[in-house]
Amino acid sequence: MKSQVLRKKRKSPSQVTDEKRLQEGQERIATAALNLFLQDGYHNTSVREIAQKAGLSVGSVFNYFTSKEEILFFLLSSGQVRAEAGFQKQRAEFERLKRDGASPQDLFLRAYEQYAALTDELRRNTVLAYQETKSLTLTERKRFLEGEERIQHFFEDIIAYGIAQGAFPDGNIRLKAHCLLVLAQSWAVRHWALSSFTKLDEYLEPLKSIALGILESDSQQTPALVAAQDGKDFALSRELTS
Amino acid sequence: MKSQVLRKKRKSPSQVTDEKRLQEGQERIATAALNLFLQDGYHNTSVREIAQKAGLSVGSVFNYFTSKEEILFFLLSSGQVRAEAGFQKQRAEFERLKRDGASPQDLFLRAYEQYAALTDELRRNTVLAYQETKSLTLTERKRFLEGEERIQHFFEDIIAYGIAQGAFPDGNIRLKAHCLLVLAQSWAVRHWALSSFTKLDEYLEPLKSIALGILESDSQQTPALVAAQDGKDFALSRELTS
DNA sequence: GAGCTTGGAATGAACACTCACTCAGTTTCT
DNA sequence: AGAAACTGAGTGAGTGTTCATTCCAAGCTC
Repeated sequence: MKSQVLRKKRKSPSQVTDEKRLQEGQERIATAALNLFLQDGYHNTSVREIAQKAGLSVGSVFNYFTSKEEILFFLLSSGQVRAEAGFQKQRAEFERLKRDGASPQDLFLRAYEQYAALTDELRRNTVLAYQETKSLTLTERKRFLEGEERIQHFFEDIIAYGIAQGAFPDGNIRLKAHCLLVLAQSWAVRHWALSSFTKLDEYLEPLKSIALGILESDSQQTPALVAAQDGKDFALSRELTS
Repeated sequence: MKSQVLRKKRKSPSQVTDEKRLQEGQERIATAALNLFLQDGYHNTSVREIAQKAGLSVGSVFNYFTSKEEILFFLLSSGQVRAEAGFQKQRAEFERLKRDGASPQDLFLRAYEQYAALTDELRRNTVLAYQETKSLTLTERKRFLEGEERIQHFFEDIIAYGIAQGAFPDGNIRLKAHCLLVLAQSWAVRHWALSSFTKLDEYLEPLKSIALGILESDSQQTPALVAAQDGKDFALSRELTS
């Protein structure tokens, strides 16, 4: 097991100081790394390759990032940063819409579409996140998952509001938010299975009604509603839940 | 990039010959490796650790596998073999149930529960597959995805049957099957977000009604069903779908 | 403008280390 | 005894990271 060294505090031997240049360089290195990480995986990609692809020398890479791992974290969290920024903007907007009496469904759809669009735009980052989260150190992984949790919380709040307004049945807020997130992210993660949908909208349009169906589904009612036409089926149902 | 050495043809310097002993040894090493791979990741796990955990020396490991990568193959493919087998069994069973007039909902729930149970049982393999597919060769990766496609087809057939029976509205078969699979797999893949559900049943029970809701959702009807109490909301809805 | 100074940025050889894999020798089994 | 199986120090390729050195453009003096 690799010893979990505590990260050095950016000794800065020759760190890039110009903020604009730093950001541009990080972006350039990160996009080069994203391609390679997706192609060969994080561990099979060397810093030398990243440097070459970005048109830099090995040493320069470490003027922009303190470690290879920081590049990965940069890629993973950049999606979250974008998402949270968008949510923050929406949050203020929602207060206004609520006062104007917008329906919870509309509120949700607005948020969901925005999130889906973001997932589409950062599709590659999302895939990378699913694959390489464990390549992060414990603390960084924790930080990343906390970001995911915050995003989920955003949707939980919307659901809770809808319940309070009587638009959705009560219960299972956490589960429903989870399902909604997973279905949105699956556009990126399981994109190979959705080849028949060439554009996000084709996927999103029917997904929206499915999503609303999830929000309006009442899982309090027993799922045994389904069956039992005769003894055979009933036996089957019992077998199912054993 | 690590040089893609062409694999040596099992030089067999001291290979284990006894078939039974070989299989047992492989099983023992593989399970030890699975634990470590999931805990620390494939690349952060050394063969030394695997050997130690399996109660062998480093050299002995290479009497049972020709390479570390072969251990990974072994783990991923064994999961698929299990899945495919359980699957085949269900297919035959369904023909019988259809003849006995079981409701499409019951058919689906039966398949879904079994699939969820399998996902739960092979959770560790599934997660490993999601994470380490990149460490496989192209052909093996392809084979894995083909297996996934076959599973999705299985559910598409069930949905089509339900539609034919008039139990579900027509349309979006592929999308719905995709959603159902994703939600089931998320139990394994996004398990960290479901910590409040300690056991599969707690997750599966409410999920079943959600799943039925998906099957019965009709996405042909415009998602504008939602809103429009007044002009303001209508404007919002239009903005949403633009 | 020519020459000099300055310091941020780029460089890549060198370092310290890890790892998968080998093989000559030892132990265990029959 | 002889085959089968196990052993673990050794090997060499490959790694992330460092840092003494080089580069270069802008600023300064004359």
